[in-house]
Amino acid sequence: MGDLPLAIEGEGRQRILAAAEKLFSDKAFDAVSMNAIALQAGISKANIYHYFPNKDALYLAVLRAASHNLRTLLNDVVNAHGAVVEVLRHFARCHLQALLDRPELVRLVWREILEKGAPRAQEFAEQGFADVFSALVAVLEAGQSRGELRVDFDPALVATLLLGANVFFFQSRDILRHYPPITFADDPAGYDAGIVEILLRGLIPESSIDTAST
Amino acid sequence: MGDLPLAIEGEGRQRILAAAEKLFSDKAFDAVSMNAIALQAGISKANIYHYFPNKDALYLAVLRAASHNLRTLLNDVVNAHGAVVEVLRHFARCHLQALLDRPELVRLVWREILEKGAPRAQEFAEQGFADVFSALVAVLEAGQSRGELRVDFDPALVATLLLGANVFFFQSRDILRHYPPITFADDPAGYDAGIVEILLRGLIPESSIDTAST
DNA sequence: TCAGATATTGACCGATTGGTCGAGCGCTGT
DNA sequence: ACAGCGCTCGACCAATCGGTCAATATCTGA
Repeated sequence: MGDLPLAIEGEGRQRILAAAEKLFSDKAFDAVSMNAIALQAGISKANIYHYFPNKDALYLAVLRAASHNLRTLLNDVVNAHGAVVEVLRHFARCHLQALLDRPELVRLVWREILEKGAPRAQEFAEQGFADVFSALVAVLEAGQSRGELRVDFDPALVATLLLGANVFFFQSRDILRHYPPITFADDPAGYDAGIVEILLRGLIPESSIDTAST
Repeated sequence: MGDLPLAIEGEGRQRILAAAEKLFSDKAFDAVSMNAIALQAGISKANIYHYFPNKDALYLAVLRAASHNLRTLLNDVVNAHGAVVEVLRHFARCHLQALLDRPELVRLVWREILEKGAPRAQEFAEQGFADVFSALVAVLEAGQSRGELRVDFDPALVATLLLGANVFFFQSRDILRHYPPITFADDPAGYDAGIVEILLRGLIPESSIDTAST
């Protein structure tokens, strides 16, 4: 058995995974045939079954790898320090940039989440979500305890709002580009800058107004 | 030819469309077989081809109907008057409620938007988006010109933020429910109330602070 | 050099796919 | 009663699906 040939042995696997990832990110599970994957990978269909027992296992492996990559990719975003306000700005910008840098991974994982009929690995696909979410909540809570942010709002709600804004931007970018009044479709940094600015004006304690609540 | 049998004539069509809508909203295009649609509709597969020339045409018809229904459903939301702040609150709440009331339609249209590989009717699916978006932008602009809202923000950006928050909530509701810190997963009204509140505190001109910008 | 894994392949399998066809069904006007 | 017509169906088609298998090519260690 090889001690380090693992790196070379995995070359065939990796090629298949890459091809499958590309195809699965564009089209749904049933819309991607094993033949198409083999063709994309430049190998024979039967060869795929040497590395993976069946289509589901291959899809799961692709999803696992994508989720892992996306997870580490997003985890790097969280590493920031300084004033909470600056951390938020950095977080929003890097998070959206991470999504835009690896659109295949995001689409892959997100499609799995949206699929209601066949929950192949939903709880698995949710992992990447959990990390970045809890990290963002932690940042907000730290800001609250430090007095840099108001305390009368739900951190989880704001985290959802910010993450949702980025995910929504990522998803509907092509649509947004068609609308005349939208100028930020191709300026993700500007988009996030504007969004964070709007959020902060409502989150910073100095702005103590007494608007009627619900 | 029938003069009013049109209502009865469409019964077969309608049954097929309903069955197809249900299945297409849960699973992707290729994951839904004509046989399954026929089974769901309680008719024979061959009968479908009496009403629709092929699967694509049926899918297109389903998408057309869904988009139309969703469009009118969302258009009712816009009809509000009074202070811009109140209109926004009402808009957010009703918009999210509309999404949650007809999850099949939303999932159907949104899946078509996300599909990159086979743009069957993307520009068609975008229609429902255009209306509600421009309506929301109009509301915000009106608020700006009336002096009820700040003028130093992009209405289109805020509209994207608000719509994105609702769509994101709709999409990832099941995920959000799994996280302990989240208490609003089953309280869409509370969610929107909180979000609008956060947004308003930053949009209302009275809160004129001078935070350093980008 | 040669045995034994490991990779890789084309040919093949049963099942299912989207789609067709012709024969009946039931209704309506005459 | 009968002709016509919209409607419905089972049977069938070629193509493709996921998956198997035996044969071969390639590589490795001794």
